[in-house]
Amino acid sequence: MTGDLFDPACPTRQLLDRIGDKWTSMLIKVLAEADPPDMGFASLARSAPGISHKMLSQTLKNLCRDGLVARRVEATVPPRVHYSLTDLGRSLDGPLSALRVWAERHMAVIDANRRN
Amino acid sequence: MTGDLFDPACPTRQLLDRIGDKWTSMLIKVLAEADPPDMGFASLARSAPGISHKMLSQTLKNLCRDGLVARRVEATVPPRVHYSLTDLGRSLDGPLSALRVWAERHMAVIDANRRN
DNA sequence: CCGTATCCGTAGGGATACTG
DNA sequence: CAGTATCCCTACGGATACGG
Repeated sequence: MTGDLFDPACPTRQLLDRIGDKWTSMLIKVLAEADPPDMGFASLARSAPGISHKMLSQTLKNLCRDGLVARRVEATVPPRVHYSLTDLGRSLDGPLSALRVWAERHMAVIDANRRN
Repeated sequence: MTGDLFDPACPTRQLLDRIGDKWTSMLIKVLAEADPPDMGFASLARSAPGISHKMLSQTLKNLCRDGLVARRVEATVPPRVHYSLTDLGRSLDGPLSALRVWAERHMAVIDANRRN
């Protein structure tokens, strides 16, 4: 019992590994603020300027697999696909917002520090 | 005025770019929970199992540059160096804690989803 | 004891082009 | 419109070895 405090399975690290990539948090934010709460693929692409087709697809796939986003296909021609946050996804937006507030308040200082 | 909502300079994205790497959030947590609030290099290394010498040094350097961590050198032989969170760094631990709580509560579900 | 430099593998992510 | 496959390039990060 050496008390090896740091689980390799630290949940926080796992979470940041999951949402810390280039686009995930951005898409969660977009979806959290979407009204109506459903968004199509193209619509998401427009809301996340700079994202590539590939990364949008890949990021959404991961979010769906993790249960943070729900996917609903409308069987029309051409097909429309709707993405929306699940309850789990919405619950994550809370803590993320806290981080956003912090970021909006302090990132300027950090950037200034960094540039010196 | 097309209303291009998504700043390429979205603060949240910048923040996650900064703390979303492999070790930063872990070190912030370690330092936030340190008592006394100063930790030496070796002590930090022990608290973050698996971290390489190089990454510890690099991550600390970035944290110092960003103004989240303060570095104090004790001019002894051999020299001891103390790292501690600045006020800014401590203020970040709040929002990070919120994320930690969420992670501890929900990561298991996400992992289960993911493995299906 | 503290930190940095080098070397190198791997994975994240962009451009592009192609299918249903 | 929605999504996938390929190619390629860079940056993150580990091992190791060396300097204050």
